[in-house]
Amino acid sequence: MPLPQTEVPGRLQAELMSRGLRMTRQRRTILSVVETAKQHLDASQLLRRAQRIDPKIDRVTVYRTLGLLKRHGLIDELDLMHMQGEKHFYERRPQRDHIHMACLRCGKITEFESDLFDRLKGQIQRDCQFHIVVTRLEVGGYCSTCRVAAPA
Amino acid sequence: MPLPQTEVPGRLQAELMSRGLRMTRQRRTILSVVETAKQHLDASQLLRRAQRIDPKIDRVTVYRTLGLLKRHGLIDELDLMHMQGEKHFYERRPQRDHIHMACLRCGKITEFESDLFDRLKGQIQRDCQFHIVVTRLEVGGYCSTCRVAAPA
DNA sequence: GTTATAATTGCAACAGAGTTTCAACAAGGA
DNA sequence: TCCTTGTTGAAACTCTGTTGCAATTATAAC
Repeated sequence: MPLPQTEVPGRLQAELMSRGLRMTRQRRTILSVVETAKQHLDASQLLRRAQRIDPKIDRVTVYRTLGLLKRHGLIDELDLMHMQGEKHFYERRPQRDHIHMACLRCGKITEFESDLFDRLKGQIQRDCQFHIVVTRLEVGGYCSTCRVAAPA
Repeated sequence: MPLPQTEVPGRLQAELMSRGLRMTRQRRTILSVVETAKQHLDASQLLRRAQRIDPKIDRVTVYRTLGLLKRHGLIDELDLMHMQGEKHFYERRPQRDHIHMACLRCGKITEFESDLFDRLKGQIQRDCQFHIVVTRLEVGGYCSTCRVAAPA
């Protein structure tokens, strides 16, 4: 086992265990990859990184673990405006929801928190009598760097 | 030709023609399906409806035409929280952006316009110096009907 | 520690959305 | 009407994600 993952369980692992779920070697590996990721990763990137730790991990296990984390609301699934095929990207669910902005030219993803967004969600719950479980606000356009250099 | 589509060109068709694009029989058919749709349709539903008018239309042409409409900003692509597989749904781009709420229980899609949403977009453009081309705000949760009958 | 059992894994095969290639075709202008 | 160039259809392909099932293993009970 290249990395001693039993030392620091990590929040995701602790969350799953507190929910009475079995903690397998494969899950620990995948959770650690998700937790230490510094960018949004898709399933195949996640698989590759997990396989660096445990080469025998299968794609299916990655998909199943991602499904588990999604169902438990511990990660969010992003489309990032489908700029690179139909991949889905994943990130740990943050305390406060944020907006993802995707630059259609350079591909950079920027995150943005906003009171207005929080208020908008409140309005939706009130005015539509809709109980919000998950939100996804994605914006495509041109970032400050790319908008100067003629976009289209 | 079951439907005389040359009579009322329709806004999408007029838009594409004004941009100097070739108007083929197939495109006219697909555009008419998109324009007359009363709900969000995915590519295969779109294909089926187009084939009712012109049985020889191919999937590939549907995908290519949707791509064309997307690139020209005439339709929006929705994920509707991926509740039914990985399909994408399409709708004519409206004057004013709206939010899509998807009930995780009954699957109903509700649309909602909001000043707060418009203001939020303004804030993003200003504070992030980001030139918005397209936005997608999707919300998953429980609609007023389903939230009474215990959700999870 | 050993055992029982129920969940999880890996593999293979599958399913579905969307893309590519290329020869045949047709829209729209001269 | 002809010509050019963009568009179409068909087949094969890619990629993401899923399913069925036998082998494995985490956990709890002993």
